[in-house]
This record gives sequence, structure tokens and C-alpha cells, in this order.
Amino acid sequence: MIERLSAYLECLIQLHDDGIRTISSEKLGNHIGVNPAEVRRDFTFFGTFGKKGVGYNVKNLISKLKHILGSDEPHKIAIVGAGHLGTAIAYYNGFRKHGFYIAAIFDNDPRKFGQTLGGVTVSKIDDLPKVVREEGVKIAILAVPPEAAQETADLLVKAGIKVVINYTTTLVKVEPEVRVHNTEPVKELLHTLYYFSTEGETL
Amino acid sequence: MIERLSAYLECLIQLHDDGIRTISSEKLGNHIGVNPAEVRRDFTFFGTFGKKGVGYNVKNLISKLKHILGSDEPHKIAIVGAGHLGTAIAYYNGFRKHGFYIAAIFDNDPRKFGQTLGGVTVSKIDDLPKVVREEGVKIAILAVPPEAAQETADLLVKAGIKVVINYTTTLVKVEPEVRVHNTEPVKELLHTLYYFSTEGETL
DNA sequence: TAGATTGTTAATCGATTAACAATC
DNA sequence: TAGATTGTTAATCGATTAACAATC
Repeated sequence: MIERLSAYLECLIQLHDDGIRTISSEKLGNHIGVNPAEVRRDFTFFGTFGKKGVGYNVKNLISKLKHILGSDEPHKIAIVGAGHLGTAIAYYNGFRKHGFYIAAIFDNDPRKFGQTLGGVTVSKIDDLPKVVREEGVKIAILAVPPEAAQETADLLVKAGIKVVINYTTTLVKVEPEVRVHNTEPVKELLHTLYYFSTEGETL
Repeated sequence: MIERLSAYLECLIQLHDDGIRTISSEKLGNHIGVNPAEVRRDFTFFGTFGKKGVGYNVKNLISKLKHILGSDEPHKIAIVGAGHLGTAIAYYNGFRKHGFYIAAIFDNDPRKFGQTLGGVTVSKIDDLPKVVREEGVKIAILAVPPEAAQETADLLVKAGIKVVINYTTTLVKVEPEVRVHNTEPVKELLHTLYYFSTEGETL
């Protein structure tokens, strides 16, 4: 259900940019393929945001959803690993768009120290605990080589990181109070593949 | 449910590498946090893979799951866009691990033509239709700048691509017979954030 | 006022789980 | 044979949807 919340948000931001002020549960539902009753139910779980006979105020709904998701205030992110993946993430704008802010990038390769990626300077990994503490960073993106994933994750946890977004192919283990999200791009692809084969089509 | 199938597969591959030959629904369920009855039900939907009183043969189950998911035979992928993101994907091993094979990388910047990324040479985008046709590529990864996303997607569809994995921040629209998967790394992060706030913790 | 659309209840649907006979 | 564990049925649970009174 939370996954729908961020889909609504994404859609509403676009509608807002298009100059739309008010939207009904029916139209919003159409946009993202959800039943209008479900849209209304999703919202009423958190409060009454609409007006009967009128619909929802787009601007207001955006701010409510942002508040619910916790993205109404900026969150600092540290990227760990300045290789291809870390670089791509540093230049990626999706995080910024949602109020995330890349506070630091770390690497263990001295040749990378001082380089600027997407406006952020690469620091040495040894400085991570200090920076994380001083800046109050709670979210880290793990983009190191797979063989270094676990030890780096341990380092992050020890430094006080609470959320790890793991972009490596290694499944890392941490204490339960730290949340690890193992992103697995292949899963989505396998999923898509499956639907193709069940439809009798061949790729 | 298909998302569980790929989780089983991932886990079984690891078990197999660890030298484990047989596994019960209970143990497999524990590994990925699924009820054992659900594990069994998921499998019986596709056939009877286990032995009563014994469990499931790991090797056999892997090959069955691969077959179900359609990843038992290699699939060619084209990466479109040789920027930071395209480069990171070209070097990423997660796809290869599951039988995907990067057949070509395309870009529109002449300075990039001929460069080798992850063992694959960058071709000019104008060659895409020809290569896609001749090689029979059906899957493309869209990793171009957001403002070029839609027109590139149109080009891909016209060339005969059937599955588009969209890594840009733009939501692209295509005809319904083409499947687009819009990856949205931020969604997962928002999701994680939400759970933190509902637990009363602050980040 | 009449039309539109919400918030919410009750009905439906599907997915998860417990339980157990079958059997290795 | 006794213990383990499957495949499957029936019960439970939760999520989705239809329907509609309330009201802008």
C-alpha cells in the first residue's frame, strides 16, 4: 500500500506541474491503474483530505503524502563507492527530486579523493565515521565491488547508519535495527520475462 | 508471487554453491521469510517438484524455476545510452548471472563510438534498428538523459523491442504490447523511510 | 437545487496459513 | 517401522471493490 502512496505522489507532482489544481479519486486512479474506491480508502487511512462533490486539492494532497512518507524534510545520503555505479547514482536526479540530498561520497582509492561527482567531492573512506557523525547522515547507498560489500556494510552500521540501500549483487547481513534494502534489478526483468512466456509469446 | 519465485531461485543458487543438495519447504521458507505452506503451494502451482518425507532437490528445483521464469535460455539485452548509468549497467554482473547477455550498447555521441564498456563496444544509435533486427534483441535498457527518454523509447519500439527497462526519471509511454518497466529507486527509499517514521524513530 | 464525488460500510475476492492424509 | 515432509484441502485473514448515504 505504501508503494501506491509513492505512485500517487509521483503522479500528483506531474499533475501539479501541468497546472491541475483538483483531482477526483476516479481520475487519479485511472492514471496509475487503481480502483477509485481503493484510492479513497488509501487516503482516508491517514485522514480526510478530500472534499465531497469536489475531489482532492492536488497541492494539499502532495504535501500530505510527502508528510506521510517522511519526504517533506530533507534527508542526507552518503554514497559509498565512487566506481561506475556510485558515479551514476551521484549524477542521478531521482533522489534529489524527492528531497534527498547527497551529503558525501566515499571511496578507498586515493586517486579518486578530491574528484567531484555531481557536485559532491569524493572523500576517503576513513573519514566516513566522522562525517556521518558530524553531518548526522542516516542513509547510505552501498555501491562498492561485491566482494567488499559485507565489510563495508559492517563499517556503515558501526558508524551509525540506519538505512542501507544495497546496490551490489551481494546479500549483506546486518543487525535487525538497521534496514537494508537489497536492490535487485534482475528480479524485475525475470518478472517481465515470466509474463511474456505465460502469454505464449517468445522472446 | 512471481517475485517470490525469483527470491527462491536466488536463495537456491546460493545453497547449491554451499553444497546443499536437498532442502525442505520449512528451511527454504525460513531463508526468505515465507511460510512453508506458501513455499509448497507456490511450487505445486507449476508441478510437483518435491519428494514426501525428503524435501526438494536443490539442483532440480533451480532448473525448474529457471524454466518457469524463462531464464534457462540466454536473452540478449541492448543498453541504450553510454553515460554514467549505461556504463554502470554494462559493468554490472547481476544480469549476466541470470543468463542475460549484453549484445550491444548504443549512444548518439560520436566520441563514444568504439569505446568498450564491460567488454561490449559502443555503437552508434543509428545502427540500432539493424542490430536489433539481425541479432533478434527483444530487451532494451533505457539509460539516456530524461529529456531524450520518450523519443528513444519510440525508436526502440519501432525497431521491434518488446521489453523496455526504463532507468530514466521520465515515465515513458508506449503501445500496450510493449512492456515498460519503470524502475524507480526512490520508491524503495520512501518505503523504508515510511516504516521508520511509523515506528516512531526519527532519521 | 442538481450533479459530483467523497468517506465508509458491507460484500467480494484472493492470498495466506493451518492441518492432515499420503507417502517417501 | 517411525519420522519427516510433501501436496492439498479447508479455514482464516486481509485486501479490494461495489454501493450508497452524506455533503460540497
